Amino acid sequence: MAHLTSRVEYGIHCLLWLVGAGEQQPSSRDLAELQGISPSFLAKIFPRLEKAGIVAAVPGLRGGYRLARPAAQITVLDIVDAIEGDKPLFECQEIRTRCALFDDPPPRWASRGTCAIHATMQRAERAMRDALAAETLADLARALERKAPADFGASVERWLGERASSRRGSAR
Amino acid sequence: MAHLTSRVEYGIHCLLWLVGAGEQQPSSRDLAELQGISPSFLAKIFPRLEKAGIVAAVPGLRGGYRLARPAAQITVLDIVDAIEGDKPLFECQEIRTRCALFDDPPPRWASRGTCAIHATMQRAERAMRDALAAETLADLARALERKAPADFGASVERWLGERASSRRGSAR
DNA sequence: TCAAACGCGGACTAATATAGTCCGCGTTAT
DNA sequence: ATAACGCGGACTATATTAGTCCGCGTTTGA
Ligand code: FES
Ligand code: FES
Repeated sequence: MAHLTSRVEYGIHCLLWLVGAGEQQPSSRDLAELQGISPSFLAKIFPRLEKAGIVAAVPGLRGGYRLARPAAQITVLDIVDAIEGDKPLFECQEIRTRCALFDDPPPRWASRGTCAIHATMQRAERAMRDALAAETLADLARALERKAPADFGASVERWLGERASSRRGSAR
Repeated sequence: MAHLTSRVEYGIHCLLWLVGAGEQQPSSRDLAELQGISPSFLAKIFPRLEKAGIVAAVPGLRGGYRLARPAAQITVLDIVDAIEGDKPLFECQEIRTRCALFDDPPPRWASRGTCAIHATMQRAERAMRDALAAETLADLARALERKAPADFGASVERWLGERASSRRGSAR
């Protein structure tokens, strides 16, 4: 299990479909079936994106999700934080205070400030977060669009549209 | 549970004691009791550092560990990789190939190269690793030494020396 | 010579996190 | 009224982490 979990992969891929979805507001089930992933699992990811203000939810029949702001104003870090919460790269156990030579309580100098090791880990985490903050959803969408055939985006939009109208139809 | 686990914290703190241990070669049990952590657990960490060529092991009674090369030539990244193995920050599930619009097998363009999302995560991981590689054990040792009282290093060395000689004594 | 302490490795356990399912609630369009 | 929607909580299975325990072969001081 990695630090950036599959929830993040699912979440970002979904958001990329929303970038190209035009005026539609696909449901989380639509997005799950479009990508062949578990609808129930995806349904646990989207409320987090909504609470973080990345997507806006439309309740009720014909409801779904749309981006809450332009893709160029959503960084990858925003998404990761929304989905993963504030999960540190390293959790210091403060073992520096447990030296056998210390009395109880340990001397003040032993726990003053941040441990040098901990500080190094925090710098590494910051470097990682900076790299994630440097890229936006719009950047990713451009990169993916360059790869797909010219008519692919339109095909997906059509597929989503058909699903949206079939909601009424299947209700007979 | 964080990506950089407590094994790393234990390992690096131990190595820092080795930097200041002079000519001694403390055992993993010595180092565990010096820091109030589990001897059995620490005994599972050191073989990894040894196989990575960071420490050298001396077997037999009176055996123990010493640094295999100067502290200035051991980066924090070396230690993390030795202890954690090659654990990626992000594991791509290749969901891009599972689009419902694809036939089976999916078109070649869908899986060509690295997914843009995956590439972003790899850049973030690289930034993290670069930050860890920028700091050596010697840097950390200097930072810690500045904090402790002037005679603390000598006290620890004495404590380790007493333990080393009591090994024979306790055998009666 | 022989026991004690060492490093090493494997089997084991407990607690936690991830991935995923299932169900019920209130809302909304047909 | 009903069916699909978002939301939330309870639940399960599996993997990882943290930690224990035991046995093997080596070294060395009594
Ligand atoms: S005490 Fe936690 S990293 Fe040093
Ligand atoms: S397919 Fe794995 S990140 Fe895009």
